[in-house]
Amino acid sequence: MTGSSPVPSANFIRDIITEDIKADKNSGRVHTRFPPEPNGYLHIGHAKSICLNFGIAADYNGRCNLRFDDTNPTKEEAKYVESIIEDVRWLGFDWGGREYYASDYFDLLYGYAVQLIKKGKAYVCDLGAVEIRDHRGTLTEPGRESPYRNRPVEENLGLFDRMRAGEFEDGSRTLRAKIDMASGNINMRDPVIYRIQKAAHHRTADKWCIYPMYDFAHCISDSIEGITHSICTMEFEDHRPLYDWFLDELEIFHPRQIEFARLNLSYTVLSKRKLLQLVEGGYVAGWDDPRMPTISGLRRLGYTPESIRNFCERIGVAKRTSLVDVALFEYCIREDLNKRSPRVMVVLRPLKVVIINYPEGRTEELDAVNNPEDRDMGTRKVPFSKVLYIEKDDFREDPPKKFYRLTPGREVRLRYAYYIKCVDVIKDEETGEVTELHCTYDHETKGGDSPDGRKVKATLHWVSAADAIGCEVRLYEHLFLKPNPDDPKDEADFKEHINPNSLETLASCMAEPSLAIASPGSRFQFERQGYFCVDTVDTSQKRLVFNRTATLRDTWARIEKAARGTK
RNA sequence: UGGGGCGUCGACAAGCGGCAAGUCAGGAGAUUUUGGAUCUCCCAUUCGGAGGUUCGAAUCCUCCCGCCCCAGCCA
Repeated sequence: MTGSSPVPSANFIRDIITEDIKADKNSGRVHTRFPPEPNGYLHIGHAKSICLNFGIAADYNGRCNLRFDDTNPTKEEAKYVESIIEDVRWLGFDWGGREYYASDYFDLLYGYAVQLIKKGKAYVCDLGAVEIRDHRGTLTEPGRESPYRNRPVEENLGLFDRMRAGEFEDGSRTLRAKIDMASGNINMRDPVIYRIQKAAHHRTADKWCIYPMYDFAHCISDSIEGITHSICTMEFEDHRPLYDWFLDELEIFHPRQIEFARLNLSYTVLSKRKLLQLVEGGYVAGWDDPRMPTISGLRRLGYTPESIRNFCERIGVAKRTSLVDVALFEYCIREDLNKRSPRVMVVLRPLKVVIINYPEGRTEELDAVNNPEDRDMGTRKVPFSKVLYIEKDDFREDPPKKFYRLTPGREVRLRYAYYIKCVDVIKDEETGEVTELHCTYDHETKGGDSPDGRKVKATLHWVSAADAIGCEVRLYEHLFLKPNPDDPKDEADFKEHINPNSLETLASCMAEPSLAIASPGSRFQFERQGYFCVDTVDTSQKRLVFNRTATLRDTWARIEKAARGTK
C-alpha cells in the first residue's frame, strides 16, 4: 500500500476480532475476504468494504482474499472481473495471489449438497417458481411444506444427479434445504440451494447446468478458504442463521459472519441497479463518467486512492443506516491534492486585458512557485506580455460590497507578475457586454510586491494571450439535486432529481504554456479555482481536456450567496 | 398480526456504570502574493421518550415511540 493512512479508529468489528484473538479462536489467525459479484463496476460503497476487509487483515497481521462470487452465470461477465481487479489494485490493495472464485468450488459444492441429501437435510422439489412462492407463506403467516419434502434419500440422490446431467428444463426442479417452513425468518423456510440454469458460465463454460445459490455457496466458500471473519452488509443479517445452519450440518470449518451498514453518500446513488439505469438511460456517458460514484468514475474525475482510503477511514463502521455528507468526501480529496498537486494558472472564462503602458512585442519570463505547501516542488517560468487574459468573474464594473477584485480605477495584483490598475472598459456596442479592459502596470511591482509597501486586496490569476494554450475544461457538480435521491419515502423516481447542470463544458479556456506537456491523468490545482485532472479518455494530441475534481473552498461565493439571500 | 436490526451535535462517530472524544459542515478572529492553505476560539448541562435500579445511568432493567431490512430458482 502506498501513501499515508490515518490510524484506524475503533469499531465494533475490530472489537469482536480483538476478543476472538484474546479467546484464542482460530489460533489467533485473522483472515477476511472481499467477495464481489462480477456483474457490475465497483463504487465508493464497495471501497468501504474493501478498505475494511483489507485494512483489518493488514492491521491484525492476517490475510484478505479477493473472491468473485460468481454463482449466477446469467448476470456475470469476465469484463467485470477485469475491472474489479483493476479497481481494487488501484485502490492500493494486494491479495497476494489469492484470487479465488466461487466457481472454483462447484465440484466441492456439489459434493456438499449430496452430503446434505444423504443426511436427509435436502430434497429435490418439483414445484415451480410460482408454487414455491405460494408455499412460502408471508411475513406474518407460516409457509406450507412442499409435497416433495419427504422424498426418500435415494430418490433425491437420483433426481439431483439427473438435474446435473441436464435431464430437466430450467426452473422445473430445485434442490432445497429441509429446515422449517414455519420459521419467522423466511430464509429458513426450505430455501432453494441449487437451481437449473442451462447457461454458459464465464469460467466453467458449459460444464454445469445447475448452479448453487448465494446462501449455500458463500458460507462454504468462506469455510474452504479458512476465512475467520466474514464481513458483509446488514441486509445479510437475516441470512446468518442459514449461513450457520449449512456449516453446522456439514460439520466443516465455521467462519463468523459479521454485518455492518453499507455506505450511503449524499447527492448520489449507490445501488448497482440505479447506477445501471443512469448508464443505460444515457443520463451519464458510461460507468466511468466522472459524475459516477464508481471507482472508475472517481479515478477519471481525479480522486486519488489515498483520498478514498482516507474517506473510508473517517466515515467509520457501524450498524446504523446513515447518509454521509459528500462534503466530507470532497474535503478528503482537497486535503490530499492541496499537499501534492502543482499549481498552475488557467483562465476558464477569458476576458482580454491590454496593458497599455507595457512595451509592444515584449515578453518576460516570471518565476512562479509550483506548490507553496511544498517548496521542494520548485518553481517554473511563466511568460508575461502586453495582452493577457484574466477571469471574467474577476472584474466587475459595478462592484458589490466586499468585492476585492478588479474594478474601474482599482489596483490589484497579477500573481507573480505586477500590480495593474484598470483605466478603461471596452464594451460591445450592441450587447453592452464587457469585451476588453485597458490597464496600466507598475513596473516597480515586478514579482508582485510593491517597494513602497502599498497593499492590494486581491491577487488574480492570468495568462499571456500570445503564449496561452487553448483547452477544454469540464465543470462537474453533484449528479442529483436532492441530498437523498434514494429516499424510500420519496414517491418520485430517483431520476427526477437529476441535476440538469451536473456538467458544464467550457471549450475555450486558456492555460499557461507549461501545461502543454501535461499527461493524461495528471492532476493540478488551477490557482484560485480548484483541482483539475487531465481527462484520460478524451484528451488527445489535438485537444487538452480537464475534469474539475473539486472546487477550492470559495469564501467569496459564500459571501455573495449570503448577500443574495438577504435581499 | 411474523422475524431481524438500529436510534448520541446539521452530517458521520467514539463511549461498554464515574459525570458527552474526534472529524466534516457552520460561525468568529489572526495570518496570507490563491477570498486557498494554516492557526486560534465557538458550536450536545445532554444521549428517541417515560419510568425504574444505583451514591452515581448515554451506558443496566421495563414499557412506549420512530427508522431500516426480509416474502428472487439475485447477491
